[in-house]
Amino acid sequence: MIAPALTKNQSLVFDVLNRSDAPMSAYTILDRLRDQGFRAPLQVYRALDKLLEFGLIHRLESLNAFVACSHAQSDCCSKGHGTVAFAICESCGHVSEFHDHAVDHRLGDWAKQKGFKPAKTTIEIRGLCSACAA
Amino acid sequence: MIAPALTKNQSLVFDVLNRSDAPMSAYTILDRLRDQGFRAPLQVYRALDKLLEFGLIHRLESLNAFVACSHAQSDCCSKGHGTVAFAICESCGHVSEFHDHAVDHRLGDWAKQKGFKPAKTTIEIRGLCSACAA
DNA sequence: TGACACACGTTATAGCATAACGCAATTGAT
DNA sequence: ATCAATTGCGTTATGCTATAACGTGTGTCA
Repeated sequence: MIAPALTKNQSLVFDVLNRSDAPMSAYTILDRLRDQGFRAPLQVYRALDKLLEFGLIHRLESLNAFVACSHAQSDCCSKGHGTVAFAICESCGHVSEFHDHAVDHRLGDWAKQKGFKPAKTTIEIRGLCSACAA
Repeated sequence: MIAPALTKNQSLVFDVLNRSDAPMSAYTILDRLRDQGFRAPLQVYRALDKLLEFGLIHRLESLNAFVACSHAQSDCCSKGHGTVAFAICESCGHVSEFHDHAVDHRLGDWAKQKGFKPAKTTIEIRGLCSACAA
């Protein structure tokens, strides 16, 4: 998925996520953008849908929240590698995004063996980051 | 987590999930139990919380829905093994629950290396099951 | 220029989850 | 025995998450 130039709303939403060091819910984003003229959830959700499509952000299923993709453009969004995993600190909210070929491959093998056709894979580890666990 | 005898509400909710061949949302469960006297979402959510605690059911984060644990009691609920993964068919709704030590181990290694203390890990593959992909 | 695609704005509604109150039953220590 | 603590239950109200359905404007391009 090649990302065309972002529209105004898409840019605003992306910037808010990019500046945040923790995941944000759609409604939190909405509140953050009231001053720029946002009034309704759909304005946020529509932008989020596109940003997800472009691979610029991720949705964290276990939080119903969104984060900017932490990979450099060259790594992630133009090349589009496999499944990404997230480690989510339940204390400070920090999210680490990483990719593990072995895990990816292993899950792919399972799917192949079962005849299952994967469309999207979610891997989220919730716990305490090193700083918070100390 | 040793499961004590289930209360009436817990049994009702568990039975509904057990008989279903697809995940169910809390509100769907509620509707299914109106005839048995259920009136409010909390009655369902409280039962679900306990069943999750006992390891008798799982929550599918990407669906906001619940399924009965498909492992035999002796496998899953009394011994309490590691992380479970789910393959969710987006066509028929069927869910396959499986465990993969290699994946588990690999994610554990990542965590250890990063000093991250995992509490709960979610792995969900959405796609098409063999029957629906054919 | 007219059909199409797409972004946008608005209102309303649907779907998921919990807070806060009070009551009843159980347990267990004193 | 009895009091305190715990647990489950029922109810009302509320909050958070997400989408349906409608209409508008704008740009593309055959």
